[in-house]
Amino acid sequence: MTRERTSNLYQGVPLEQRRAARRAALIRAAVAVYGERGYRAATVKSVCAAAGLTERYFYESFANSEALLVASYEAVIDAMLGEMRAAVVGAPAEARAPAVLRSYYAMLRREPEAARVFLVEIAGVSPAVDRVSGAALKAFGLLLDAAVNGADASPASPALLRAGVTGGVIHIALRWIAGGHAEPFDAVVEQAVRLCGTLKPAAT
Amino acid sequence: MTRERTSNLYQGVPLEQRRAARRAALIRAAVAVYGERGYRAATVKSVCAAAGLTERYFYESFANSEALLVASYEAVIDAMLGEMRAAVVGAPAEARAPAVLRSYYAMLRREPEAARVFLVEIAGVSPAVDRVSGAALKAFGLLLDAAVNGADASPASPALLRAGVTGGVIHIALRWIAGGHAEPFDAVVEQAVRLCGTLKPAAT
DNA sequence: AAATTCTGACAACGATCGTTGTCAAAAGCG
DNA sequence: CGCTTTTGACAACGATCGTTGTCAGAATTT
Repeated sequence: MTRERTSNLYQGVPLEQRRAARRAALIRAAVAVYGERGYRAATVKSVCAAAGLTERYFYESFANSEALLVASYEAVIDAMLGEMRAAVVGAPAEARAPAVLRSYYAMLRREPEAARVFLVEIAGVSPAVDRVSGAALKAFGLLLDAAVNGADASPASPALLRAGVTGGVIHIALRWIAGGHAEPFDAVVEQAVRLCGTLKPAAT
Repeated sequence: MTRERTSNLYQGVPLEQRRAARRAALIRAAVAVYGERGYRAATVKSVCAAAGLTERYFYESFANSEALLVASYEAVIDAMLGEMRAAVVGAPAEARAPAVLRSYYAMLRREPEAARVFLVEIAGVSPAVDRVSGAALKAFGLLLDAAVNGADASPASPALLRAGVTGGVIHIALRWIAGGHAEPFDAVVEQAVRLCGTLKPAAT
């Protein structure tokens, strides 16, 4: 009988927590590296280096390179959707559309590189990523619809139109960013609000 | 003195024409391979094989792999813009927006895989490609504006809004394709027309 | 017919990268 | 203190791919 270890502690921290911390560090590093060098130029080694960890811990938390991309994407999108939902509930009913869009473009302005990566480079990378980003787009569209039409009869607009408006809002952001944020913030929001007006039920 | 060749003919075809034919074959093959396997999975060798040529002729016509992508993209976009412009001039002034959109979605339905590649996978591949696709987006936006507002005072809509509507039209296509063309063609066009209505000058 | 060019198949090089494996030192536990 | 686990640095493997180079045979011209 050799002596067995009974606790998980290392430097006072249990195993599970250490793993979670490393995982979070890798995701944080991935977002940073993707933003700096672009997703395609980001390697597993470079992300590990940026996280101050080694490949060993990469494969402890992620099955492969793609899994990290998906996890990073979900982390970013969840944070963004959360902030936007907060903006919606924090605004009077008649000013909700501008409120969400303000919140959205403010976040993108805050971190333009990360925005570019997760709005553009993500697309078409792999079927798994496409699934996740498709779901995110859908959630974004529903949020916009709710902001414009109220959260009651939730999807008050046809799905295709919602997809169109959502894509439009994103493309406004992309052109804004591509132009180095030349246009004033309020003008960006204004055009996006106009676009989102299409979501109001047609006056048949 | 050794004997020198004075003509360029080979099998009755001059050199320049043979090279152009090979180049065209490579572009045609590239579009097909991109569509089948996706751009990222497409290798130089696979494109050459599909074209019935070898790497030797690849580097005769293109400096590198990226150059082929750009050339293919431009070929596809030029053809699409041409067809759409024809649709515009062939329609009565008040029905021009539906006419362009009809033409656009019809083309995408005709070749869904190629559409996916050049609408999605292209994005963020390289700065050079981004430049080209940015220009194509701009041209598409101007075409839509002209179809809605008439070709007189050309850009009757703000650039950001135009970018948004353009992106929206594309995203409608993407969702339509992702759903396997489930929605009827006319419904797709109808939603896109609604979206494009935003381009009409605001009734201030 | 002889010389030259064109063509196509394919090997080889070099670089990159994801993934796995090794190993020794540090840290914790009894 | 002995023993185990954890950690981190890094080598190595294997696969892929872009790009260049080789070479023999077919086509063409004089």
